[in-house]
Amino acid sequence: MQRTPRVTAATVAERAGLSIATVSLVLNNKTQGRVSEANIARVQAAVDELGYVIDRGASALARGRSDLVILVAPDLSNPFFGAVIRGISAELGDRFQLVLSVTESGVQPTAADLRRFAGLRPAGLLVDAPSDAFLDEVVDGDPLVLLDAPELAHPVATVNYDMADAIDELAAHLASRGHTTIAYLDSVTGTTTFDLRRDRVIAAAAEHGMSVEAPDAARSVIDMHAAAYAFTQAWPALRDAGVTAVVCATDTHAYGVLEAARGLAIRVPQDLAVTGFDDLPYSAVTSPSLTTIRLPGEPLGRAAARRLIHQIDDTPAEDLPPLVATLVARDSTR
Amino acid sequence: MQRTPRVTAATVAERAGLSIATVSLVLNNKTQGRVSEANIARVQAAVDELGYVIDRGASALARGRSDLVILVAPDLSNPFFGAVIRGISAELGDRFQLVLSVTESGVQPTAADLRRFAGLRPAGLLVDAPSDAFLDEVVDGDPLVLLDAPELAHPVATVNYDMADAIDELAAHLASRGHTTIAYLDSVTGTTTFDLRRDRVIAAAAEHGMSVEAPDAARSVIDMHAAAYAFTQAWPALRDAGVTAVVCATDTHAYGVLEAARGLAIRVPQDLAVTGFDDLPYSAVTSPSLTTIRLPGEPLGRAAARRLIHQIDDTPAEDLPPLVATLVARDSTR
DNA sequence: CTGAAAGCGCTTACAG
DNA sequence: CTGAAAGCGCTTACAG
Repeated sequence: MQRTPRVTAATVAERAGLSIATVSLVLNNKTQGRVSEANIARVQAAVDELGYVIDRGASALARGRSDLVILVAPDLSNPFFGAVIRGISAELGDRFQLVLSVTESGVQPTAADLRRFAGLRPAGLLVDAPSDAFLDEVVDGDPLVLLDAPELAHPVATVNYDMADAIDELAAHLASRGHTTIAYLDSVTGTTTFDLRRDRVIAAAAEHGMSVEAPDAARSVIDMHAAAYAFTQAWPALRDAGVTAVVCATDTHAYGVLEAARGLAIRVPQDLAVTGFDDLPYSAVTSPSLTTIRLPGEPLGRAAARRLIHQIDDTPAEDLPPLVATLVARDSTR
Repeated sequence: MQRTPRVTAATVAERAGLSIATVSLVLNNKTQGRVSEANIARVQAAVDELGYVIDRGASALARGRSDLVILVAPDLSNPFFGAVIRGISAELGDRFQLVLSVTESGVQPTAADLRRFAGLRPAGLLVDAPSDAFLDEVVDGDPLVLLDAPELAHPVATVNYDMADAIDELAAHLASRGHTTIAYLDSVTGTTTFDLRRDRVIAAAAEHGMSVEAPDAARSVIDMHAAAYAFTQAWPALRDAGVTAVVCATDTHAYGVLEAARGLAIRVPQDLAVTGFDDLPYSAVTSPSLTTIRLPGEPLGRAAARRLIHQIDDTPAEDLPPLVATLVARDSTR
């Protein structure tokens, strides 16, 4: 399979008539007053001719750190992460390579997974919506930034959404349409972002004179069908309690409610208003289109990556603009 | 940041009172008649006590190959890949680490991207829906499996869907509903899977007595809004040609048509039937729900990963069951 | 069954 | 400005 003997820095050095130390310096842009222009060009030429590529494993070994940035997210199949990943990799650029930790849907990586990552000697870790329990396992001093992890006990750099105003707007929106009793369909992952969403919705509802039903039955993983099932189970009790609107922890949960509502012959929004969080692209074409709180994924990814890079470089963190969630009102609430 | 001196194989060896060669053998399960049971246990214990993790970069360097498997896909934000990735990582298990190549939406990685991957000394490459042009760049002899890349000139191991029957069924389904002129909304990525879908739809339509309009305007990247725009542009001509149904290259394109149809006051399915390919989870809750050809992502990912592992191990490829696409008829065509 | 040693391909003081 | 050499942490013949 290996067609030609591997091209190494030694091959390049020989071709250029220089030492491998010089080749290394040039390839790492550390020529500042250490390599002459002529030799830089010579190395460059040899690299191009030979199609040389640095062996990143060897480089990592020599440096003690790889250029791998690991993204740990509980549910990469959630399209929300498409945007987040785009933002992250845009900021990481050429310098780092993004590695995705893929676990089962909604499941936090285990200590064993973390061990494997440690073996990669990562340049840094990005962890989306972790639980406090998970962070207990991340003992390490590796550069680490959390995404969407509000109010965590752990003192870790975190990039969060500012959701307070949008949630207040949502409550006002529902109250203005005459709702007095609403339900909350929660996510079961037990991460703080969902705790915060729920608590804020309950608080905002109260301020606008609405009460909130949030029974244990009304929870599911982030999966449309699981949410549909949970809602179907919870509905009789919710209906008896006088619920006329359901606020869901994610758009995916809300899609499940839309699906379940069809099965139960509940008209949305006439019988039941439905809302989500995320504003996935599909929310504009669901039936009916979904009122939701938009959480812009790409800026979140970008902000997290920037902070991580500052940690890696030991540069002071920038002041980044807040990531503001916004209410997008559509047909499912009017 | 580095709290304690790093635990290496040497640390473990010392603790166990053995050589690092023995430690390596045990950690790689190569003890077969080479290490005594007692010493295996001794190493095991030392590893546990010290929380030792193999340095994968160093290991890769010594072996000449890393345990990284790179997935190259033109558009990871497409939720279709969530399922594919799940399948892949399920098969890769603990032995390999999945690395995602993230490029801009719909763009094939460049030669420069490939160079970077080469520097990772990957154990193997998985490439989704590549173009022939892209494959020209993949000079290498690295283990390589293609996903969803039918009828490629390059002689490379490939895992494809069997779509012929489903497409024929789709054509029959549309013909039976009285359609005589249909349109095809293509993807612009220029990969063979989309060429095949289009060609087969045209052929199957002809067999069922329908003609197909596929103007250049009716193409877009895999993005809902881009598809909506393309369809809106193409619609006047399509309408004048008598088109009453549009078959889209992906569900995402179809969502765009649904969106555009609202803007144009076209009723679906009364004025226009709409279909897609993929059967994303959202297709059940769009308005109306979407008729589509289901392409099961997880089995595709699993099959590709299995074939790749056989290549890596130089084991004869298994006979895998065919990956059959199926028609899912919903409200958008009735 | 066990270990000393070479070697994988880099980076980085260090000496010149 | 340049290069010889040590060292990063493994794996793998090889000798015993």
